[in-house]
Amino acid sequence: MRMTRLHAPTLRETPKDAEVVSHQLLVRGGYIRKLAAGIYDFLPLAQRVLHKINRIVREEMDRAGAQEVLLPAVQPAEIWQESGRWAKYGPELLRMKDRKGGDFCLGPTHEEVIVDLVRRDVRSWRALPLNLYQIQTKFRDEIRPRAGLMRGREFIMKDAYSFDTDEDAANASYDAMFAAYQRIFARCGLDFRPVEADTGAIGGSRSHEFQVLADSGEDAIVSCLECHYAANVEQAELDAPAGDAGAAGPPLETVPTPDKRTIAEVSGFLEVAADRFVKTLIVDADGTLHAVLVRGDHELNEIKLAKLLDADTVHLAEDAQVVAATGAPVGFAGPVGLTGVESIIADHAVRGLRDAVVGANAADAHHVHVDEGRDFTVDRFADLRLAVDGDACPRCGGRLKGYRGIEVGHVFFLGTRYSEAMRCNYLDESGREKPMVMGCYGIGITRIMAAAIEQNHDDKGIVWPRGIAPYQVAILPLQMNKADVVGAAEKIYAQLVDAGLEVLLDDRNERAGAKFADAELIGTPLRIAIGGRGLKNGIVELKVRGGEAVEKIPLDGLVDEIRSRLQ
RNA sequence: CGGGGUGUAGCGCAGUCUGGUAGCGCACCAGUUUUGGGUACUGGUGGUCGGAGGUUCGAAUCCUCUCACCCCGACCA
Repeated sequence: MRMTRLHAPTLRETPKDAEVVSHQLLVRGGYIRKLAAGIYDFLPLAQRVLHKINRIVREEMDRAGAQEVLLPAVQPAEIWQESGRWAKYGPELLRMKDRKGGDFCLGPTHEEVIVDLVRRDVRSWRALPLNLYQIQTKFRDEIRPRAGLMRGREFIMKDAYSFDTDEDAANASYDAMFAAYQRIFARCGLDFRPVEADTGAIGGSRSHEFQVLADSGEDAIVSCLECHYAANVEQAELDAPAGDAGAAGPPLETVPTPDKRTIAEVSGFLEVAADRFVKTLIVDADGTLHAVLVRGDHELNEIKLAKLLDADTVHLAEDAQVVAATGAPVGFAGPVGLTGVESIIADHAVRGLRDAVVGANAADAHHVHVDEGRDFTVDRFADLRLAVDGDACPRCGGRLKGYRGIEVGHVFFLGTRYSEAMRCNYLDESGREKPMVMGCYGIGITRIMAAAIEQNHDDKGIVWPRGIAPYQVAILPLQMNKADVVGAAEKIYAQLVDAGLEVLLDDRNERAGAKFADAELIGTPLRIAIGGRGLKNGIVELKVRGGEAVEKIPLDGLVDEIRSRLQ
């Protein structure tokens, strides 16, 4: 492709609405433009990258035995009502009516559609296992889209659904997808981790996320330094610490803490470390208030709490509810003498805590020298907090290290949740009707593009992994007024194109600096610079994007050299 | 939805406080120049100042309403 023909409007300045580096570089490099919040145009360079990613995904999915289909983006409400999710999904599901007043939605995911498809035509155990996938635009009306392609409202996703006769077979399907995902993300040039994950709204019992390690990632994960265990902090199980309560502390006292509400404020004011605090959170679980205690330096994991209470929704209580339950303004709640809640639940780390600091259930006051068991009692202890750097590994006892991650893929073992709700049954060998056992598997295609940039860039621009770069080589004739330079560039361009390579020829009448800058911004893996000086000696200059060295390469055998560099 | 912020040319911004009929840089077009790290100069195209209503002789500027977008939080691929 010639740069004079390529529609890739590059910008010198960073658009002010782009915060994360992938968003900035995609806009500056002429890859994407924004149409509305979380909704983007994909320009030719981006489309090429997406094609590359899609091709890798298709190859690996096909190889794993899955078959590609294409399902409708517009879906009738009936199937969502059947699965129960029309009521449950909430405002993230973009709903609409057709001219006759019928309810429809834009698909945020396709369990309902695929189950409807399979249940109609698959009746026999002989047809299983079956794994169908598609690459398609999804729509989720996010509360807050952000970070460019990282969290869009409209995005491209590969979703796959497996159907099996029983749990063992379904687990084999899950394992096959898990292995395919490892190959896919590796081929995309990503540094990633599969981590154990919560099953969330989709439901099910077994789940892994594939997290690309990046400081800008939205997800927090922990990974064991000793063994292979890795998990989302929401999921990571934390064992109860050995219960050595120790000797009783001094008697309880009440101290004034004027206008000091947060742990950090009170900790600084009383000069007591945060891990000697008990944080008392008043939570609303399906309309019932509970007090939840976690150590001052820990954070409540609402997912674990919701599971413990078997609640559909768990959230921090409104200010007025807190005042009614504790008799004090927000910031001064504590477990001592607390009666305004259904129960007091505590994280394991609160068990046996001595000489602690808690809110006094009165404005501007805290209790100090508080002992759990002596000064307050807990109705039940459980694992309720988010894992943090330094926690013990639940598998081997080693130390967990914290990372930030971008979730590019997620695999779920669904079981029979959808197949039972929607009567997706088959006849087994003895003629009995049974629900199919399902799994579902997603990959954020557009998110991979952003994640790859988050992980591979420098101050000049994108440094594409080889496997997904829009073009493999950029040719820069540095002096457009010199016929020999232009001629050599054209000749090399023709040779490389003939050799089947993806080449960008910068035939614009720009000065060398502008060409270097744009080539680095766009991020092609290889760059060939052609100048009059080198040509006299029969050489051109080769630079690997992301590397330091500029190599002088003879014109003779250049094509073979380039080809070998791209291996 | 709560908190904070921004809307003036494709991009980045000034002008708003103190009303007088819109400007700068980049990009784009024409020409000259330059040609190994965003060359220089000249000329030029392009704007219902987010929208509606109001105040006023006169509104980008003041008032009211509204919309969009960004960031933080609660939600999720």
